[in-house]
Amino acid sequence: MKSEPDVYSIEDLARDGRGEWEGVRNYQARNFMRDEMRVGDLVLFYHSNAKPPGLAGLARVCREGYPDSTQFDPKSPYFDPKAEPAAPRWFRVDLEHVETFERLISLAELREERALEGMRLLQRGQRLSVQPVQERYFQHALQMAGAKTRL
DNA sequence: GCCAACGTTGGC
DNA sequence: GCCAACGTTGGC
Repeated sequence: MKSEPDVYSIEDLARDGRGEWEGVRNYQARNFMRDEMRVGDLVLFYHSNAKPPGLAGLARVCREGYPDSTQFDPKSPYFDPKAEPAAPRWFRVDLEHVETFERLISLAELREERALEGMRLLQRGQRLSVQPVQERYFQHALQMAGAKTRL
């Protein structure tokens, strides 16, 4: 999952312990949160629009997809006037902090890694903020980060 | 700030 | 349903 650290960083998640992944307004990303993600799933936390961008840490799904209340809040930047409470359009999951990597694994470094060839995150024009990671790529990323957590 | 690569909107 | 115009993402 991608987040701009100026908006919400891995350090913010570490401080909060857990957080609501609100504000996703892309249907494909929504579908992953609503239909695919399960409690206990590990999540690579990616800092986008950062200097440098890259993998910052690990989180875990602690609540499965449910309606994102910000879509109904006119004061929220994520307000969607077309969303109906009876048929919510946007969903979020809750995440809990697992670990912050000792160093950020930059996008440039990920791109240099032969073992990550084919990883969706690295594909051209790829900009989904929520996307699945194949197990072998996930394992390799954990290894690069010297993560304490194992899959 | 630039711009490629999408995704969405809305006229027809 | 098509597609041009517009908006967004996000690396560089």
